[in-house]
Parts: sequence; C-alpha cells; structure tokens
Amino acid sequence: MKSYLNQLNEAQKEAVMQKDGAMIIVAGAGSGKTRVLTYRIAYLMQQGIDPFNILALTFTNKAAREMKNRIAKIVGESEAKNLWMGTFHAVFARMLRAEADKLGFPSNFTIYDTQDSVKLLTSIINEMKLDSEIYKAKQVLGRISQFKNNLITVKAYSNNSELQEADKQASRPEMGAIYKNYIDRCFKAGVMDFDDLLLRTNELLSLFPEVLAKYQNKFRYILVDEYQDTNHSQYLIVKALSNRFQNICVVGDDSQSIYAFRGANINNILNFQRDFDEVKIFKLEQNYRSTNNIVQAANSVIANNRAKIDKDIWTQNEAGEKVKIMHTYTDNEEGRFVADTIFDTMMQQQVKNTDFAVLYRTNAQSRAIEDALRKKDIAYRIYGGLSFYQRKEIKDVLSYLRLLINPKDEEALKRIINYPARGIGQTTVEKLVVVANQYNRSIYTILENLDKVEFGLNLGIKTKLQNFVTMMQSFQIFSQDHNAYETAEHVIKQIHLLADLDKDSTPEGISRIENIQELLNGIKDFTDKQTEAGLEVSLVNFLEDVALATDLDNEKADDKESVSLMTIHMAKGLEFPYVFIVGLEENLFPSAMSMNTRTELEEERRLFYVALTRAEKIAYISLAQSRFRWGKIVDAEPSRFIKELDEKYVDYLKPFPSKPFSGNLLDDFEKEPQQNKWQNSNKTFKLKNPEKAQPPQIVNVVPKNLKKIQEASSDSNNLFDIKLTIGNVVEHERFGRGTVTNLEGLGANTKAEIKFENSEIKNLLLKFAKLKIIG
DNA sequence: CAATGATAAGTTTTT
DNA sequence: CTTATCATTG
Repeated sequence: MKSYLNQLNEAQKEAVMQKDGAMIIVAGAGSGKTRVLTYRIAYLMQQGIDPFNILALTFTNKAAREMKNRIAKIVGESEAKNLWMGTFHAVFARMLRAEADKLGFPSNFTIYDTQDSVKLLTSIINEMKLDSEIYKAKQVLGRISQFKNNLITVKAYSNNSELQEADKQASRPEMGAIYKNYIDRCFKAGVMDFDDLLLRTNELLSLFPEVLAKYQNKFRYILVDEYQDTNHSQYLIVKALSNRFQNICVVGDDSQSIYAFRGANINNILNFQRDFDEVKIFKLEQNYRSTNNIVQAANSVIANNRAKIDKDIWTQNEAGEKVKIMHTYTDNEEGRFVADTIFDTMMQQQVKNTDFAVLYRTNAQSRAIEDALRKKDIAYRIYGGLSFYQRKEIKDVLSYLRLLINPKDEEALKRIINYPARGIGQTTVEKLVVVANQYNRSIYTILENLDKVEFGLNLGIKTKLQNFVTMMQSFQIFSQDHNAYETAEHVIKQIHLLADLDKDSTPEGISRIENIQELLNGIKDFTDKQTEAGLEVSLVNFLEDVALATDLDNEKADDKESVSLMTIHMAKGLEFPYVFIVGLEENLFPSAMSMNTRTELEEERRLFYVALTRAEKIAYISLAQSRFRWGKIVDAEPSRFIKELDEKYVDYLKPFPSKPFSGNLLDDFEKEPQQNKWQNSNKTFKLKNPEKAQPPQIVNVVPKNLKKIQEASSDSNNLFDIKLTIGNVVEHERFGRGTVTNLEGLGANTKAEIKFENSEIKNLLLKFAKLKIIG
C-alpha cells in the first residue's frame, strides 16, 4: 500500500506527504511532476480525505484522464471516479451548469468557440455600422478576451478611463459599446464563450456567498497543475475556492510558461508565496526524462532569461548523444532531412513511429515535413491545426444539435437555417436579427411567433421558416425519448445531409461524408461509455465535451503507429525519445511578432526550452537558409537561440553555409512538381517513382563555435567545390543538357552561365543547380 | 435566392 | 499558397 512512496526521491516524497496547507512545487521539466501529483492525490485519499473533497485542475483533458487512470490503479476505480478532475474550463462549465439559474443562464447553455465569437462580433460591428477595417472582429475579440480574463466587466470598463483612453488611441472608441453588445447577445442566446466559463465562475463565487461557501466546503483540497499558465481569472477562482481551508497545492515551472499571449500571468507563480499565509516550497530539480546533453543544452538556453525562479536542473542519466543541428538550404530539404533521419533511425534502432515527434512554431510549417514523410512512406499524424470538430461539415451537424438543446443559440441557428439550402437567404436572416434585437428576443422566439410580428416577409419565405421551426420541434420531441446517438442519426437523416454531400464526388466531398460517419461513431462511443459508467447520457454533455476538446483528446486507432507532428505549444507535457525541432530561424522562431519586447522574447525562449526538454534520447534541431512563406521564397537567418546553446552539448551535422542566401532558388522548388496534389490524400501512399535524390550526407563535424564555422567557410567551402570549366557539357534535372559558357565567383558562390539545348541561357549557382558533368 | 467564379487578404502560439 | 469574402450570373 505504501510501496508507491518508495518510487519517489526525497524531494518528491516530501511534496507528496505534505498533506495540509499552501504549497508550491516548482517542478523542472521531466522531474516526475505527474507522478508526484498522482501519488499526492492517492496519499490524500489514503489519509482519509474523501475524493469528493478533492479538486484537481489540469491543463489538458488528456492529462486529467491519464492521471485519473493512474490514481484508479492505486486506490481503485470506484474511489477515483469521485474526484473532480479536469481542465479549468471543463470543471467550471460543470459547476456553472449546476448553478446557471443564479446567473440567469439556462442550465443547458451552449458554448461558443472562437469562430462563433468572431462571427457574432462581425455581425455586431456591421449592425453598428462601424468600419470593419478598423474594428477587425478577431482583434476586437482579443481585446474582449483581455477584459474578461482580467475580470473587467462592461461596467468596470465604463468606469475605467485608462482603458477607454487606450482604445481611443487605437482609434476604436466604440470598443465599450461593442463589448456591451457582445455580452448582451451572448446572454440572450444562452451561450458562454471560453472566457465566460471562467469569468462567470468568478461572478458566481463573488455574488453568491452561499455558493462560494458550498464549494469551499466541498473542495477542501485543491491541486493545480501547470500553474505558470493560469491567467488572472483562473487565479482568482483558485484563490476564492481555497480561501477557507488553504489546502492548496500548485505545481508549475516558470521556465515553461508559454501562454502569456492568451493572458497567462507568470506572476501567479512568481508571487504565490505572497498570496497565502504559510507557503511551503518544494523544488523538483532532478530530471528523469532526458540525457545529460539535452538537459544541459536546455539549461544553457534558458539561462539567458532574466525573469525566473532559481533552480538547478540536473540528471543522473547518461550523457547520450549531443543535440544535433542541421542547416539546410530550403524548407523542403529540411523536411527531407527529418524524414530520412526518422527512416534511418527506425531501421537501425528498430524503433516505432511513435518514438518520434516533429515540433514546429507555426502550423503552416507542417506542409514540407508532411510531403517528405509521405515520400518515405512514413505514417504520421498531425495534431492541432483545425481540429476535427471545427471542420465545416462537423460544425454544421453539431449546430443542429446545439440548436436542439438551446434554441436561443444564435450562431448555431444562423449556421444551419439555410444549410442544407432551403431557400432562406441572407437578407431574410438579417431581417430576423434586426427584429430579434428590436423585441429583445432570440431569433428562434421570433420564428416561433412569425404570425404575430409583421416585417415584410412574403408568404413563400414565411412558409419556409415555418417549416424549419416545425422540423426543429420534431427533433426536440424525438430527442426526448432517444439517446444522443439516435438523435444525431435521426437529424442527419431528416435533413438529407448525406444526399447533399453525395453530389460532391471530389476527394474532399467523399472525406466529408466519412467525417460525418466518424462523428456518429464518436457520439456512439460517448453514449456507450456514459451508459457504462452509469452516467446520464445527454447531448448537453456531449456538446460540452466537444466544445472543450482539443485535438490531443481524440485518439485515433492508427495513432499507435504514427510519427507525431504538432506545434510546440501542443507538445507541452508530452515526451518522445526522438524529437525534431524545425525552423529555428529568426522571424519564425523567435516569431517576428514577439521580438519587440523582452518579455515576449523570453516567452519564445521558454518555448524553445519546452521543445528541447520533450526529448528523451536525441534532440534534432533544424533550420533552412530559405523558406517558402506567404507564397514567396524568403531568406532566413539562423535563430539567435542556436547561438545560445552551449557548444559543448551540440553537434553540427553540416557546416553552416557561408552567407545569407540571395541567389536563384527556383531549381530546388520547381524540382518537385505538383506535390500539392497529395495534400489531401491519405497519410500513407506508395510512391510511383521514389525520389532518387540521396539523403543529405550527415557529416560529423568537430563541434565548433557557430561563428568560427561561418568565418571558416566564408572564403572557401570545399563541400561545394565542383570542378567545372568553361566548355563543359552538363546536364540539369529540369533544363536538360547545356554547355558552360562562363564562370563567375569562387567556391560555393560560383555562378555558371549555361547555354541549354533549347538555346536558353541561364545563370545558375552551382551549389543549388546540382549539375551533372557529362563531358 | 443559389451557384459559381474572381479577388483579396492573411499566418503565432489555443482552452 | 490557402482561405474567406465578394460579385456576378442564372
């Protein structure tokens, strides 16, 4: 029973066994944080604490699920089931549902995702006749999100001249009015957006002392994971709930704080000691995950940050391989390097696809990697980007379900009132919105009372609207004695959605139908699981799950044999034996948007730290000299973060090319014709003509300082020293045969003028042209 | 009102 | 290069 305590080191054990009071666990990357949290919860339960009295807040649903499973193994399933464990959003959505009436919300409120919010704001901005160039919906939403995360209500805003002044300065004086409209519309629609789930929880706890008391009493022990990424709103919730018993344990690593951009406040962790009476601090500094080379390399990078808690991350693990850096010419070549290395490693080490992850700063970078992996027939899965539930066809179906449980849901209604097409056009919908605002009712209420209001609709349209309402009503009746799965299936059948999609025989159209099927399977899975667990199966629960799910939460069967591709943000909390961090270039990583202030740059650096510390065995870092961005070829310079890596822990797989590239790159890009044809095809496919291009030569160069290499290679670069003289006959992969008519420049920068057989004369840079000398 | 094509605009990270 | 929105036509 106590045996699990023996699996802990001293620091971990102390943290686990500190039962009461406020405490902070500063847990370095790979220091067994999850293990401490799980054991701590198990320990609490064995000390007699009722699981009903424990609240554990995690950063992802996946983390919550895994932790719960691990706890169940120690204390048993039936006990573990009673824990409140989940993300802030999921846990407090559940709480809000129970208490919704107090805030004037229906208990079946639905949740707006970002897209819904942006659409609502777009229409508000239009209705207010504001310039949509100045009031960009996305930016306005960002601003509103800031307000909400800092608990600035509409009223607080109107009393805050500083904020108003700031918005005036940004020539958006109507910000407050938009904010008010947005809040009103959400309220009227019975919906909450992501930020509302936290904001309204705060509202609930501060306006209703008896509710606060109830939950304070319930949650006597509170644990918060990834505390460094909580925002002010979350902080206040935690503080309020833990105020009575002060049994609060937060776990985090300031070095891994990467969500300031969406309001996370690093001060929450830095100032934790000030917030509670007696705070015990535990530091977990031993890394169990990575080799020493990786740990030290990561340390050397993060040392460049000023704002941090002092700690010394170390490991007993073997030195392992050094961090490997590969500098390629283009992003396509970078992709090839990744694919080739994965392929070779799998062959030589007999390891699985799942042992590899490719991490990037932006989702757009996945393309080049995907292409290369497909060419090598390596199965992969992309996480993030647009998630399954955000796909158009899926959101359409979900919107029907949303409207069914919450007829006031305006965005859901607008989305489907004319999909599949039933002759209700944009103008009609706009009229409805106006009337709904006039009467201060939801659109659906207006629809239900069409004969009572007159606003110039012709009979034909009226009938169509009437039919729509009748249909929705029939769905509602149907859902009363059918479960979520049966209802969804019924709805899909009744609206003839598949018939509509069937008209489209393109691969995209077919995949849409498959997606609908997959959605149905998902709902079935959900209903089955809930039934098994003896829980109430409701559409409300399903929709909430879906709204708060991330891509990481949807596991697919073939994930078990796939290489993972994701942004670094998504990779937080995960680990892989082999990790590729790609695109280490200025303006990409660090991102161009975040180099204005020190704070932002430090966040980028922490992001790099997070990326590196995902690796167990080998970390590869790659960068290209030029990259396809915004439809153009853009020159790139090595990221400053590369220079910050202590050279003791680094291997350059190839010397850095001499100068920033400025020549003609078309060769490399045009060599791979129409690769985009494969874009939407399957993850794996057989190549008809396996590319004959050799994998990049991996040359082990004595680790040298980057600068030295750059200096050394600037005058002569023997790697590219092609012996070519005027008069040679050469063959080019694309242009065919030609004769060298002139040579210019030295070494890597030699430019050749070639007259091709089609009598075109071209100037080619030898290092890119890959000419074959024929005679 | 719907379907189609054209043009414009935009990419940081996400619950 | 991709996606979203706009304009035009039937």
